[in-house]
Amino acid sequence: MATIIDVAKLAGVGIGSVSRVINGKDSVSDKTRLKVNKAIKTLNYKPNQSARSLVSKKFNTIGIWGTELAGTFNSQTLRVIDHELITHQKHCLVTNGDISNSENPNLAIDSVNDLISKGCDGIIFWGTDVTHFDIAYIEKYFPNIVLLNNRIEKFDHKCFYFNHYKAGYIAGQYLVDNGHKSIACITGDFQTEDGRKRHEGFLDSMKDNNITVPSEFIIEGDYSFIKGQEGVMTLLKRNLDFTALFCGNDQSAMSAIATLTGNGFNVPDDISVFGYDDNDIAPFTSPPLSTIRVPFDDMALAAVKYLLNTCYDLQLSVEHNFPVELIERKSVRNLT
Amino acid sequence: MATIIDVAKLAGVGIGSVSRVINGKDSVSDKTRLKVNKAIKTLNYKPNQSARSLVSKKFNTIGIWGTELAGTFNSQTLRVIDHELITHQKHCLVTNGDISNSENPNLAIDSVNDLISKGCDGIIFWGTDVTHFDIAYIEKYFPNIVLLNNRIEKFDHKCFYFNHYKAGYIAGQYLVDNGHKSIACITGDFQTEDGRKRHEGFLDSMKDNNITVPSEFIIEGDYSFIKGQEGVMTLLKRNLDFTALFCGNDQSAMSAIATLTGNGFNVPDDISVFGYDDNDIAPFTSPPLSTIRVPFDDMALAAVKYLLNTCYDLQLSVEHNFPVELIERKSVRNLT
DNA sequence: AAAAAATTTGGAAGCGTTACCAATTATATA
DNA sequence: TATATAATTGGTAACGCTTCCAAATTTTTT
Repeated sequence: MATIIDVAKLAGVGIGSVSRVINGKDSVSDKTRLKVNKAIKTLNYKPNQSARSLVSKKFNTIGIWGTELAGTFNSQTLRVIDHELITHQKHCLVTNGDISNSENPNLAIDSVNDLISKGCDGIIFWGTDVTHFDIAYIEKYFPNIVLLNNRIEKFDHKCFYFNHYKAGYIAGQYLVDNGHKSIACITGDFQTEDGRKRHEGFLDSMKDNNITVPSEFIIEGDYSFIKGQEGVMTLLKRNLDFTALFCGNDQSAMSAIATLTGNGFNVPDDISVFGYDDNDIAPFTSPPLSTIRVPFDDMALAAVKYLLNTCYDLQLSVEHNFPVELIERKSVRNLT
Repeated sequence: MATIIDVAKLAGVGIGSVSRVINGKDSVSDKTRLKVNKAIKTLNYKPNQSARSLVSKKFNTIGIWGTELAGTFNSQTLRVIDHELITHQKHCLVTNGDISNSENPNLAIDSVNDLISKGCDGIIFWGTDVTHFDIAYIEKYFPNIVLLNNRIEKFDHKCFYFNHYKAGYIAGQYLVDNGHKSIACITGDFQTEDGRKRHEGFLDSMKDNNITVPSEFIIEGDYSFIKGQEGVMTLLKRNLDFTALFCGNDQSAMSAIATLTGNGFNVPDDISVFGYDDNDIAPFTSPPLSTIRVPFDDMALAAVKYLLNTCYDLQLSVEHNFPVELIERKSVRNLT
């Protein structure tokens, strides 16, 4: 690999001039610039980023930490993030931060430290797998962080999240408005905060409408296809009388619909189904799924932009408000 | 940030000793190791990776280049890759290599060069968005590459791909074996090589069974949900008489099933549907989808391992053979 | 044409690490 | 105990770059 010295020699100039041409901020005469650029091309010279980072203390890289990479949206979201980074000539270092497969309680922090020392100017913490405690600890020595789909009061301005409570409430209210009084749930994952929040919101909407939801109507899910299927089978076996089913996400809603249909129930005539997320898949279930739109991409974009601003002194405009939107399709029957 | 010098001072040893402790390969006395480790902890010292890379010329990072990040499997596959990398203390630098949004014909190569100069020891090229020509060009000066789900004869050993032709053939033969003679298609994306290959294989199986597939039975798709829906609507409007539908992937199969069902057709009693990929979603369509399993994860794992071996002189065992497997569920009716 | 000011230039210092070598210390052998 | 051998140690050079400063060159002003 050619170095800056090779370029300088070939161009017949000093290394300072080459550096100036590369970085294009100090003044260089046209004559020199031409010579240098020619030499760069001839040698196929690429500046060594390690050397650059060593002296500039900038890595031009943003780390993404999150165990949620396995979800459905996430590759799309990752694409959004990467695209924004590329636009600003930055890179994207990814890690799942496997916090699961070990008894080491510091694994989360360790893997973050790993990411930092590998060379990130900032980190996006994606999802709620990292504890508030850990974040507070990390933030002290590495403040360039942003939380995506997670909320920690203390760092509210660094958090880009969706009001899952409100969304859950709106979903419940919508079902009630359509005349449903007996509603079952296959919830999201209660291990995750947003899973709990949307369920809380839903329950509060029921309460405010004087509807009680017996505990046997509630199946704790985990956002998977399989739980949608299993959940429906369990509900069916319990022989309960419900007219609507609220699912913790669109995937479980999709398999719930398929399972209901497969068991002779018509959706929405016999049972209405309501989803959550507004996945790719939502318009293509049969019937098309009514759901809550969660603007993951918008949130991700805002999070990256915020981080770019803080890491590289940019002035990108950053959205901080992500409204709840209900998408009405055909999976909920109006009983009134 | 503390440096190795700070650690050496605090521990009262030379920087050489600190380096030896960190890297743990040369011999250090227990006494020294203890002192150094204590100092490291006290100062919360993390070795600067840029400095390390600068001298060692290793980055401990593998780049992933591919515009396929938006697909369905891909986040799961990415997770597999990342997990294997973490196991070997390596990192994962991702880029979509946005080759689309510009008139610059060298954008692909540019973005790869970017990845290289940012500091990758090797690169995984994911998908077929990069041309054979570009690969040959890149391989010359950066040989540590691997192709995932792509095949270039010249670099066959560096390619980890699936026999889509054979899989397409087997799918077609399976439908014929079940008594189907009139088969429609919503193909994969003909822009992608694997999309073309699986269709070729399918057509050849028809030919070998003396079945002709009229061109109006074939809808060119693009792996999307929407094309599954649109494709079925088009076929229905054409009023064709087909007993089975072969879809280019499970997503389009899923929405095809939903659309057929929504239009009063029973799957598989009226029309059988066969998918491709064996997605998460496949077992949860209604009826569960019969399909071809594409072992993306196995392929990805093998590709990473191969790259780890070449980049870091490891001896991981690498699979190179990925058999075609037909997954029989309930979406194909036996007409015989 | 000379002096002053502005522009451009070359190259040394320093970033934090590893690799190496010579020097020191500890251990084994005679 | 003296010597040979092995283990451990400290510190310098080198990695390739940017930043800086003083020197050289060009341009402007007088």
